[in-house]
Amino acid sequence: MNKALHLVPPAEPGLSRYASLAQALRARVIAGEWSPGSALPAESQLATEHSVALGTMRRALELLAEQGFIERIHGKGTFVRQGLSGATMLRFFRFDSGTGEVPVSRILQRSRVNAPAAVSRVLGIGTGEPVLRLHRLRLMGGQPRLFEELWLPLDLFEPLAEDDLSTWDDLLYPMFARRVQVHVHRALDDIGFAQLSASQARHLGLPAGHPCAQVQRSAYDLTGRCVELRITRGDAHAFHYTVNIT
Amino acid sequence: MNKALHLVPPAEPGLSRYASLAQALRARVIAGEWSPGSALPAESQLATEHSVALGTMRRALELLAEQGFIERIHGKGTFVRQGLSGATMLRFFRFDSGTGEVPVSRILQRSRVNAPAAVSRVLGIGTGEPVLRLHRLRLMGGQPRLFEELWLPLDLFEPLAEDDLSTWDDLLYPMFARRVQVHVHRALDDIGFAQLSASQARHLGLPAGHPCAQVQRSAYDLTGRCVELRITRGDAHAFHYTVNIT
DNA sequence: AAGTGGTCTAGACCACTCT
DNA sequence: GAGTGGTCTAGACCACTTG
Repeated sequence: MNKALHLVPPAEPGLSRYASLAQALRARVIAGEWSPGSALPAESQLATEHSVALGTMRRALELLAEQGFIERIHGKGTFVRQGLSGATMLRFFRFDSGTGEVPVSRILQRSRVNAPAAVSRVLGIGTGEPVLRLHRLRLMGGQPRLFEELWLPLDLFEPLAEDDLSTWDDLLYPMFARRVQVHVHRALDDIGFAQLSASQARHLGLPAGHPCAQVQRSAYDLTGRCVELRITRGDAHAFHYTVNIT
Repeated sequence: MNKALHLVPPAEPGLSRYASLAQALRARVIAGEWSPGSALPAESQLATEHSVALGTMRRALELLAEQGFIERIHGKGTFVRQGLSGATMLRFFRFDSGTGEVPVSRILQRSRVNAPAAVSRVLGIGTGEPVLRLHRLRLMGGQPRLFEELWLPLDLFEPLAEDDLSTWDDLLYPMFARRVQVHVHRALDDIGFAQLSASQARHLGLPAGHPCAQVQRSAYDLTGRCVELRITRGDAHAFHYTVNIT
């Protein structure tokens, strides 16, 4: 690849040099020039490639690191960030059963459906486009605790539509990365309050109409595409969350 | 004041020079050498005072800015941060009535009491120490929406214990800063769901036992002292909050 | 020992704010 | 125009990781 391609950074008007450098590098990452988990060239090499001072390239890389695109490890290198790790729904709930324990997952239902309007709007696909719909129960200490509905755009998740469910992992995101190369990079969790429908309540062993906390998550990959819509419900009395205000 | 006092930064073992500089500056801020809202010396002056390169001092100041201790304004200077601005409880609730509107406040009760154990533990004072307890109703569009209980350590808030309540502002934090020089710098909001007691429900015009969202806030000043404990309750169905996960 | 990112320096120049 | 923080450079040296 021609190293002289990336020159004279301030292409963008009104942007500092390091900011447009960061933008250029982000584009190279999104284009897949380096895949998640792999290393970028050393900062010194990137600096000469883009013919800027080392310090300027460092600022650009620091910016990308702040934004969660890359990860810098002293002595090892600079890496394209892997998918989210700490995205567990347990951040929102506190159950008596053992702490830190990963909830066991049981897929109750898997089907191809045409996306309802609300779902397709969030996923950014056409109404009626095919999606994979999952119903999933999560148990801790043998007790059913969370009930989840997921919608996944079928064009990305086709290989997971028909395979053996017993091979599925309790944690979905690492499996998504391994099986269909979908890396969840960012997520928005919308928290609200509702009451359990009869069928939801049955799965959780609670009475219908029981108060529940409801988390609607939309998850995005590196390119900003929405790759998952998930609604998680659990007993409202087990909900807790701490917000740090500064 | 002797400018030669602040020398040879790496006092702390295992800390980088800019990190210990930041620590030293933080100490000077907490000690009240510069009060909230006022300007620090120019970075060039601070650099020579502490006999480090300009770039090193900049890193230290950037660190303090990230942590919310100071605020840097291009062309104007570096300032000790004023109290929190966007700490409104409305971030947690969505009512039909006008958006952006500041809720009207009505103090229902004000009394000096001896802190119960749970309160004194959060406030970091001795059990039974005197505190100011407030009950406060917040209305939007004429409708009562939020019911709050507050506990304030009396040693800081004495002037607010007996004055004319009609002079109170709808927003407490700016008033705290103006009247008793208490600047809220940081807060922790603990969110949960519960049910309204009979008296809480009466104030909100809801039936007893109605589900409510409950926010327990502990607020801290620059020195890290807890200066307020507040519990806010509102209709659970009006609760919503969005968490960004990266 | 070689290669990586992290710290620190010294100095030039730019962009913004106020008077 | 004077004073502030923001950008950029060029180069030395340090600290961590791996073979």
